[in-house]
Amino acid sequence: MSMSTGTKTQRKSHHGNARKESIVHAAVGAFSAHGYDATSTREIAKRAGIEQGLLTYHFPNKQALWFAATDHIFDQLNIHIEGVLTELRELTEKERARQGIQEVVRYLSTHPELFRFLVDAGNRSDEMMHWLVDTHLKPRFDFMINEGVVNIRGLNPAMAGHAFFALAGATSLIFAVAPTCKRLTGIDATQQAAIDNHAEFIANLMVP
Amino acid sequence: MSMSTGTKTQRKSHHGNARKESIVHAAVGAFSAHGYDATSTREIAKRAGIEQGLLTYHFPNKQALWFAATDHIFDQLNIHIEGVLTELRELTEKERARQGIQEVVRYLSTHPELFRFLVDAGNRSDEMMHWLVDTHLKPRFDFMINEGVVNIRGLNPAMAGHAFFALAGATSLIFAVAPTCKRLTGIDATQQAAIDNHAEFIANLMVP
DNA sequence: GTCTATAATTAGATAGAC
DNA sequence: GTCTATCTAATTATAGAC
Repeated sequence: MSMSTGTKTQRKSHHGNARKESIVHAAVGAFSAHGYDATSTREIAKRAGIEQGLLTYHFPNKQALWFAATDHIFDQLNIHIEGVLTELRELTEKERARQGIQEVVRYLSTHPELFRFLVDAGNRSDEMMHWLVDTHLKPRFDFMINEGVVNIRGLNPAMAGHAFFALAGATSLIFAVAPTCKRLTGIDATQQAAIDNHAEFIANLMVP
Repeated sequence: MSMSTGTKTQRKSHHGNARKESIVHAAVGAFSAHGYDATSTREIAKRAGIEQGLLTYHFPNKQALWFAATDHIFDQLNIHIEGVLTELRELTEKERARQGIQEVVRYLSTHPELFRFLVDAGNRSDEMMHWLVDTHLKPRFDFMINEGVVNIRGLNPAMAGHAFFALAGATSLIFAVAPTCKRLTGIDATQQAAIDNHAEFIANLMVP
């Protein structure tokens, strides 16, 4: 069954707006690297190869840039997950959980911005955090409860929230602080071998 | 056996310097809430109840404030862990690992700044990240390899780095984004019941 | 030791030329 | 659409009175 999430939250346009898309891409990179407050609109403009004054033609203000960037990264995630679910449809429940988790680990390894946006906005108590939860996290969380890891481990449903954040943190931290991981352990978390090792480790942890 | 880490990295002074300590405390709170780049020295001064100009009398610049804040939170962690190890000395290896993990989860639940400092500095590639790894993370990581979870699960030593970041992420994320967790799941990660649930969940995950 | 004042830089947003 | 120029406010660091 398809998820209740989809690409319908997408604000960005259909076709022909390459400039706007390049700005969103630049905003994702900058917000991911420095967080919302520490990112300047001038850096976003520089990454997009334009002047700062042009940003306000395409987006009314800095916060609108963040909403568009967040929409984009979660829309891409949802598209990926729907594809994975289709591929794994024929497997047993346990194998689907194991391979689904490994596939998500691999995706998050190349998209550390998802974790960084979550941590950056997750401790705020303002409109940005509320919107992030209601629009993007809630559908993902509800989906995990209905089809995900909880069934497999025979988990008490009251513990689903603990499983969600444990899985998200266990999966993503190593990729979000890859330079630190390299210096601390010698593991280069950007290399495919390390990614596969982490995917297998997390799958063994969650679905033994 | 005691760890190789201790309180010897402590830069802050011995006695009678209450003002300096209150500034460090304020810096921990501010850097934890907003990250290094997005924290203003004026906010730190305000939290400490002093004027901004006074900061440079006690610390030469903003970065020195961050080093002092980081020293402080890791020194406190190390003190706590040494105490826990002493308490658990008589237990079997497996029980010591289980209860040690639960005790660290409880500590991190009330000290989310450790995770936030790690994520905030962890993706930099500058002096701050290098110093954080060499001074504070490396001793903790080496200790975990020698006495920690790796032995218990019969883990391939090459996977120790994966276990370290998986454990750190699984443990800390829920507390670092507590407002998001509350809105998403209804779980108030600041309440003792939720903290104990998470501690037990993580212990079951890592030492089944 | 603590404060006030300020210098030099950078921030987000806006106005207007083309 | 895109750029240049600028406004107001906030930033870190410093100088100097007390």
